[in-house]
Amino acid sequence: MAVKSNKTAEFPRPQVTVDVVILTLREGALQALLMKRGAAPFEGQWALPGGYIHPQEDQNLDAAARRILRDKAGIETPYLEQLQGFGDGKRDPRGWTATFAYFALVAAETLDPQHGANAEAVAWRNATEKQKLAFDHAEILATAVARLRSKVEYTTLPVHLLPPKFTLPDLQRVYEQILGRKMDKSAFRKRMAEADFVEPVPGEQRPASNRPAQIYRVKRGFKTIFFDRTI
Amino acid sequence: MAVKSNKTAEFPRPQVTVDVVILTLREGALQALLMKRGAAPFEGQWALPGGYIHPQEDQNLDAAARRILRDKAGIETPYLEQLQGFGDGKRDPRGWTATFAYFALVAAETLDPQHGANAEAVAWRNATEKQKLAFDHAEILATAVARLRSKVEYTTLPVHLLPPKFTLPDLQRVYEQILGRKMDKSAFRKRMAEADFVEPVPGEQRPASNRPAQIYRVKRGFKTIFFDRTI
DNA sequence: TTAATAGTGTCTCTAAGACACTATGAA
DNA sequence: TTCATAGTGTCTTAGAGACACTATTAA
Repeated sequence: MAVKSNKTAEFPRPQVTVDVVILTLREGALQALLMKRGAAPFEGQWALPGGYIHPQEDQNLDAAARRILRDKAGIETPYLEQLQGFGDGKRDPRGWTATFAYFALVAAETLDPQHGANAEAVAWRNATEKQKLAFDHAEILATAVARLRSKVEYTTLPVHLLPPKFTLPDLQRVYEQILGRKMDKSAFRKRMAEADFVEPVPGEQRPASNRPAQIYRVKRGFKTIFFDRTI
Repeated sequence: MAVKSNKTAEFPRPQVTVDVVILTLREGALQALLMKRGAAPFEGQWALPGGYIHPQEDQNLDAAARRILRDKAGIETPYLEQLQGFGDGKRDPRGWTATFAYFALVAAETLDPQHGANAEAVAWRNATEKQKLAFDHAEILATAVARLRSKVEYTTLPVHLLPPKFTLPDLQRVYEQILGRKMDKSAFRKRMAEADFVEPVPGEQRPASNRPAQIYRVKRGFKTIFFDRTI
């Protein structure tokens, strides 16, 4: 907040938007939901779902992000966290703009991008390989992937990429796919048990042509758990 | 970025600002630089230094934060990182506003708040006790302190609260003051040695009425180091 | 009985914490 | 010589990783 509020009022104020990186695990890869732009600038190019803040409708920034998630992708209650602000004079050819970028995690099984507003212009695209996107959205996407990878190392975030019921081998596979390396089963299960954020669903198992796996769910009141790091 | 760019143009766009939490360690406590507001709203109340983005002057958000740091507090090269965005319809009585909040760490010894623009309206205040500030600045300040505390647990951030030359006992005291607990000297020094981000200044020691301490400085090319945390 | 994956137990090794020890300068 | 703090060495213990083992189902 400026102490003197109108000193610079003669200059155009930057436009500000909210953009959301929606990540999921599909076909064994991390994918992001992108939309094809229908208007200039960057008409026809792929971009992150986003939009302006609606002051009469959005209570706060988080609410604006949730509205965008709902309107553009038909997603109601994903994991959502603020990623980072991006702003400069070059990202939009129309002038200085800024955006509050969010990132959301959803289970591929629980959603259908076709339910969004303009269905044909929505697609899942691989999130980890470099690609050209409108504005600075490639950079925002890369930042989101980096943030996820970093947090996966020491949090329970990956459960949000699974449906409500899952097995421990499922969960381990999610960690392994995001981090791109194998993990020891025994050590993994010890840490999950210690973190104490999932519980077996009594009597439910996943049948298979081998030993069936116990089905788990996230405990009630669960919040993301951070594992120990020491200074 | 909205696909349709002018659909909501009839509604007032939120004003957006950049605010900076400047933290230092003075008198054994974590303190924040605050400014007394000279105009409505919240005239006469204390607030974080901040201001509007100057599109012709600021290359990007970080540059805007650095300009505010320079103009309001006379600080040139502190540690600076983006904290979080805050925005809603209630924080400013004039309507929906949003801010990109930053936090900066500076060594108390290397700066004098009197060098800022309006000196008499600038003061260091304890950052950890609750206080009433203009807008939602108390919440922003609390968020910055929480972020610092959390990062201190597993990074080398605290060096930025010391002058360029310091001793290892100095550094340990910074960690202890922020975290509010004693640390084991031997373990602390082992970790600092392992992180390998400081080096002794050859031949320089801090004289005292006891064994003098070796003086250290941060290594060239140093970037914040994260200690291990495992999933 | 076999194949395949779920799930557990055990051993080793590293690293953190506790704590005792030595080092060094001023008074 | 004493005091105070700097700086190092050693022991114990907890936890991570490696890896071998057992369990359970369908075919």
